[in-house]
Amino acid sequence: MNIECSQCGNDLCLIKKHCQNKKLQTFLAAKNMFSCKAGQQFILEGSPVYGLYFIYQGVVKVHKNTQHSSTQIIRFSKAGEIVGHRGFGTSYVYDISASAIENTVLCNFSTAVIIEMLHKVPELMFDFMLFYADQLQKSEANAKHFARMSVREKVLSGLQFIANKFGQEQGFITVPLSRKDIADFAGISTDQAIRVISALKKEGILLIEGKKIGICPTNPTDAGSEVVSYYLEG
DNA sequence: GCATTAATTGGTC
DNA sequence: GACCAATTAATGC
Repeated sequence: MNIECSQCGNDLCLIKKHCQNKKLQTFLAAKNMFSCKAGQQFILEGSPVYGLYFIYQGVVKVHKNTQHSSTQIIRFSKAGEIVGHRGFGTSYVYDISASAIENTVLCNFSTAVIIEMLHKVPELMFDFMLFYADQLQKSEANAKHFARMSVREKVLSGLQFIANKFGQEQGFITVPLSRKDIADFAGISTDQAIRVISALKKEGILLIEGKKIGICPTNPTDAGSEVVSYYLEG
């Protein structure tokens, strides 16, 4: 499978944004595309860096293994976004892992190709710089706000963030997240996440149908809205 | 339909 | 709030 960047519909993608640039043409041919089934891991923490990944289609989670066999989900990424950028440039190994949540198609460029691209195309370099600055700010905001929250607030704000990023259809979040994913994202145990979620369901704040979770729009809550608005305003 | 995995609940520290 | 065990639901083959 190989799709031309000019045919790609992801306007968020930085490569796509500049794909008409003549100086970029030769590099676009060096793109590797591959698909990844749901649950499959494509970046392993500690493995050698092999460039950057751009999500063509699907949803991905970026996570890090902590000491006691538990996992912390750093962030979720969707089509058009970049994965693996923290291993780019200075380090030889990735300090994070990444797995597909649903069936995903990825575009990969090797580190060498990306570096040459950035040197030859200053416009692309500038957009990359903005991207990195933005990521840094978000991760700082995240750490600062999440640390002081109660478990209940972590779950709610986490779900609100996810719902805001991926959207809801028929009242349910469009990404097939497991309870464990939610727990790992909120930084709490799976047990806790399940208890809080079922409590919120009884209160009518959440909609639950099997594994699907939705935030009930008729019951807006201000818990966690601070973080969500922080993300929104960027 | 069976086997494996995830979700849930209750109990203990 | 963390950890463990037991039951039940969901999912893949």
